[in-house]
Amino acid sequence: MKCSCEDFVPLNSSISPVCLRDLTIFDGVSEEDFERFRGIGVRKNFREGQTLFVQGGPITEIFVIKAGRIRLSKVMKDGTEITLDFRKPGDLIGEEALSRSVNYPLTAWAMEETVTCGFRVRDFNQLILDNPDLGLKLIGNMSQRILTLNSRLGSVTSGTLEDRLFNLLANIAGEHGKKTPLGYSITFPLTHEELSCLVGAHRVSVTKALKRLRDTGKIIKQERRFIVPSGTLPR
Amino acid sequence: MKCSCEDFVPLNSSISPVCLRDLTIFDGVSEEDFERFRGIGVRKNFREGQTLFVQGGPITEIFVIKAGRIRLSKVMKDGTEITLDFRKPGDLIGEEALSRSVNYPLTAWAMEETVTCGFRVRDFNQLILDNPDLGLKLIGNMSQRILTLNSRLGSVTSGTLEDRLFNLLANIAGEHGKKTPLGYSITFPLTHEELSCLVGAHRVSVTKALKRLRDTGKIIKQERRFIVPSGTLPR
DNA sequence: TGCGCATTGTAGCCAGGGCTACAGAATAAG
DNA sequence: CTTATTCTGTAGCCCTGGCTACAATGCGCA
Repeated sequence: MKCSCEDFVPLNSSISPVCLRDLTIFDGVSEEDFERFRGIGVRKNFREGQTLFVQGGPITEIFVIKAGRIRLSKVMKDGTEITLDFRKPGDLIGEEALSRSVNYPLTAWAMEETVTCGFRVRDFNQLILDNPDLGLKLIGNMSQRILTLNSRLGSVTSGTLEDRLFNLLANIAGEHGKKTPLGYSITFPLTHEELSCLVGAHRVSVTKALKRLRDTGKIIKQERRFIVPSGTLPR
Repeated sequence: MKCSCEDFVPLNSSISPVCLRDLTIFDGVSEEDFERFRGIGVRKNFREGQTLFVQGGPITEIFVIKAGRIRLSKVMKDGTEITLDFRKPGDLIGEEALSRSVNYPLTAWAMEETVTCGFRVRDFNQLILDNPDLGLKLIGNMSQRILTLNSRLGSVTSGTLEDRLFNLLANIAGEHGKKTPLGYSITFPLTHEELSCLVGAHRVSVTKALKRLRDTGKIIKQERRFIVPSGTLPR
């Protein structure tokens, strides 16, 4: 059966096309139901730096990422903007649409050329009503995310900055990295500024801790990308 | 229509009985489906200090809290045990059952006499398959929790310990507190030790910060319970 | 009613890391 | 290629909060 991926991602594109069909949340969904799903989804492209939606804006859509990379950020009460998380192909963006919220509580940025499948909230809901096992998949997916968040929450404040930073990078490398001869390489650049948000520390302190990590060989930096050597990965 | 709550919670009990029927996740579920739901749930009582399940144990059940209070804790790699969160009547416990996990990643403690409705994972899944809008409710509920976790994550490390501590207490008071003449009172005792985990700080530092909060009147302590005066609540 | 354990409170030392300031690299823009 | 801007690296000051140690209070239980 032909998939619509070729329509979505131009063949000469540098972004790796991911077929919706291959996303784990669609495992076991019947061909027929999948077709319906595709029918109501609207393909959208975003260039680097564009926003899928902005914090405070009215919630209208929920997205499935097909290709690219998304950064979630939030402006805190004190006015500073912090990076909360990154999302990759196969992840859902804008789940908040499914709770009672009426405004997006954060902003979603395309970090690179990104292709998504957007659904109007009502359509998405209807889809799940018609397709309970899809809902079940989603629930599993979300409880996984809750798990991750919980353990991140547990580790943000324990241990030294150096350790936290290393763990963060190792986690990102695990989720967003690709294997290279040297180790797992994070496919997008991360500024010290961003790392400082994620790890809850000052930018300068991050620079220092990072230097130590590089000196001890636990982290490698090459062409603005971080590499976590397989040997240094915990456990 | 008569509800089974009276059967679950003895009338002379000090714990406030919550009818399953009243839980938000059951809004809009038909009487008939609700009956089926009740049919497959198994009521369980826990005394203070008992565990619903322990970290590392095989996942068998998922719980809906009817009455009481649950503390979630986790043993970190370095061996220290930290408190992650508290749950109240109406919340789900053991959602991890719904992801791919096979072992509970944390331990759930009854902080007081607690009544739950337990479901075997398979039954719960089947229930959702038969009852898509229940699944939708759950998805909403979980995305709400993801939101909360995200914003907690954002604020754990920003601001002074004193601020973080106050915010934490205000949040707990909002979620688990009951209104009193003095303000919102947290219905269960919290040791400085526990607070220190939640806020990511040293026990002694918490004691000091707490003293300052009391001196400035932002927090009141009475009979081992914290009270957040309505006047000092943020926003 | 007295013993023992858990929780809370105080003190003091000192290091991690917050903060400012500036200089050099590296990218982007023109 | 030049200029502007953003990112990275270093230095130094100083304060928050980590850590140890011990005292005081409170609570449960025999």
